[in-house]
Amino acid sequence: MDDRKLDVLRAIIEDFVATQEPVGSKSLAERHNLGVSPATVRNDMASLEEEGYITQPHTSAGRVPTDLGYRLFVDRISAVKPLSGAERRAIQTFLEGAVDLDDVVRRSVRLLAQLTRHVAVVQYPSLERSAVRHVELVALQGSRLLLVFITDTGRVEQRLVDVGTAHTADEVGELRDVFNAVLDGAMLTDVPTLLSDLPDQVRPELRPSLVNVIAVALEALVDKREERVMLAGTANLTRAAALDFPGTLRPVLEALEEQVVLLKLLGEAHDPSTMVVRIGQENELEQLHSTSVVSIGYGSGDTALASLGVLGPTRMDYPGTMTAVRAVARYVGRTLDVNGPS
Amino acid sequence: MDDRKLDVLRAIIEDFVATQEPVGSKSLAERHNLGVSPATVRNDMASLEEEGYITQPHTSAGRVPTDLGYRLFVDRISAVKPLSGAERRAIQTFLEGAVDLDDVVRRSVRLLAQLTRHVAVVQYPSLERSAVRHVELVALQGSRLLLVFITDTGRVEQRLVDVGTAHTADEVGELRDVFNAVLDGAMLTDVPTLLSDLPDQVRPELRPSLVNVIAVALEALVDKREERVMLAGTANLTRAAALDFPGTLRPVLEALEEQVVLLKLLGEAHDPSTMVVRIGQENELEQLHSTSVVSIGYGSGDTALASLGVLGPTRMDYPGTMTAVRAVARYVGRTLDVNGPS
DNA sequence: ATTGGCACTCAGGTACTTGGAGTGCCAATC
DNA sequence: GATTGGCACTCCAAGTACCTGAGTGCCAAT
Repeated sequence: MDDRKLDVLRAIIEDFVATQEPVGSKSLAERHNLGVSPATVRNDMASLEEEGYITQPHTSAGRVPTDLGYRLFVDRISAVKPLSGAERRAIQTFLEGAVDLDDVVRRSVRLLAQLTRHVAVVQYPSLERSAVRHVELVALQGSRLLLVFITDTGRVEQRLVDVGTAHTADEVGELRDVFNAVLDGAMLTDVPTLLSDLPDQVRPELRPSLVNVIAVALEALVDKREERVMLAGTANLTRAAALDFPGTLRPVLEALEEQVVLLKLLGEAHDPSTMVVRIGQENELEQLHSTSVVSIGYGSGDTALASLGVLGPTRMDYPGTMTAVRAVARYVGRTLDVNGPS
Repeated sequence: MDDRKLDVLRAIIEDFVATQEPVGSKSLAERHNLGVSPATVRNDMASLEEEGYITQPHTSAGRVPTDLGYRLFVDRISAVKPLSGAERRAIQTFLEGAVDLDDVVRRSVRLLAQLTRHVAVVQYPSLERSAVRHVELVALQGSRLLLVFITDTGRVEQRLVDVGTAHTADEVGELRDVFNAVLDGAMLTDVPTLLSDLPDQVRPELRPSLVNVIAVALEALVDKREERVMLAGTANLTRAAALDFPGTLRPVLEALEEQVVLLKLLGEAHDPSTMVVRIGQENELEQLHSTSVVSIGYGSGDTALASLGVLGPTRMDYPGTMTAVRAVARYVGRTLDVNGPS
């Protein structure tokens, strides 16, 4: 592929992203000093169009990048945009103030929305990749117990269990100790296996209750495979809604209301070094065919705990968005490392 | 105020809510059998307009209700719409499946959004009105402790504390017991007072750590006066956006992103028997001048734990919305009663 | 108090015109 | 062979003009 043709494509994308208007050969040749005449640019454009990278909304209009054009741009043309020192510091100080996991997630998602001016999505650290820090069992009224899991990433999951018979505080303590002895430090994925032998280890009188608790614990863990996510910046969708979202942004908003969709958007928590960019039609959901998603994993060290990313119109500033997403992911990972309970 | 004039106002509101179009005297006289001629209706309309209950978008257009008109409608005219048995059952079964507090809130907010087709907002049971069910103190690595509050409404709040020195499990247990002895069953509002004398009750060696923990506990409680809310159904705003939201729905979406705003929307948790309807300009925030808010408190028994409600265009079906909100609040209260840990 | 009649208003639709940005193609040039 | 200027062509968008019809206010009659 001709070098200049790539330059032309880049120029088209840059201009289109900035102005939101189809860009013509003349203004293009003027604004970017390509050193060639509009006619030459026209030739290149015709060629680019034939190859499917750009298109015309109608005859005698300028060109607009296609999804394929953006793809090429992201893969081969765009330069990485460095973060300004001020931004860097802003990120850091903003995240530093977090007091607990919820707060970290809340702050990150807002930060990301603000930096990119798109919709931000942050997944809570995955339970699957977390280890048990502590299991708590609290006696409530009557025969009810409250089971609390605390993970090394700071997540807390609780469940009610009605065990049928009331227990003394000592008995509950006994159960708690059994749980902790077996589970402390274990990966959550291993919990089911570890729990299976548990009933043998307590006095027969306690076994029925223990079995109940175990059942609920397992159910809770399976349930919560459904991971949690947090969203911010939906208002950003309206920034240029009419132009970017042909019909309306209704379908997009609807999609964003579904946790499941959000999780799919972020995809599997990929390792923090590779960024995933899904452009327009590349998204599975039809409702999101006019949006792009930029996502990346985050975590302490190099294993991903979960993912975060943003969603915006296909016509977005990819280099800028990508650096912002990468930077936030890195800082979140670091924050969890320092701040997390482990 | 003339009886027929009220009838006319009701008719105008009903028609306008249904069609979204200014309603004229002729179609009005036809569709609702008022028993009078269009001319008479016109006279009434002129009078209603003079009094500020309706207005014309422009000369020679039909009439549109003003905020004041809706207000009168809500206060004096509208009949309570009963819930269908099917709806009733749907609500019940939908809420019954909830496994924990988060789940109850999530389900309620979705349900409310679905029933009313507006944006739903549900506040978590207020900490201020909750009592301490249990306090947990868990030793983590090094000198760190994890402080967990469990309330009788099922909320769990956790905080990290670095106490400076490492403690043995026994020592941590001792601290935990002290906390529970004093706080168990106490209202959260009383906690600060109760904690003030605490340091005297433990061995001198533990006092510095205890002071640290207390400081964090207090801070957390003050912090979390900032209550939590959950949102759903923003996509509903787009239903008739162009007509209902003159500029765009941007400002509305922005407002909804602010927790503080949401909390203000719901207002103080008012008792479950009175519903608050704030129409258009009656809302404090200018960004919400073209929306109405319908909210009510919910709780087990007759004290309100928190509030829930919906936000929609001023042009909404008030009677329907109000019954839905009231019904959901009632069922949520009941669900928490049965399902809650207390 | 209610009604029919009547002149008046004005938003929204349709039809037509025009200007200009942009294109494709071709012949001339380097 | 790539690049360029010239030129005819296309077509959207904006502007103008016009018309229609729903709706009004007012007045005189019932």
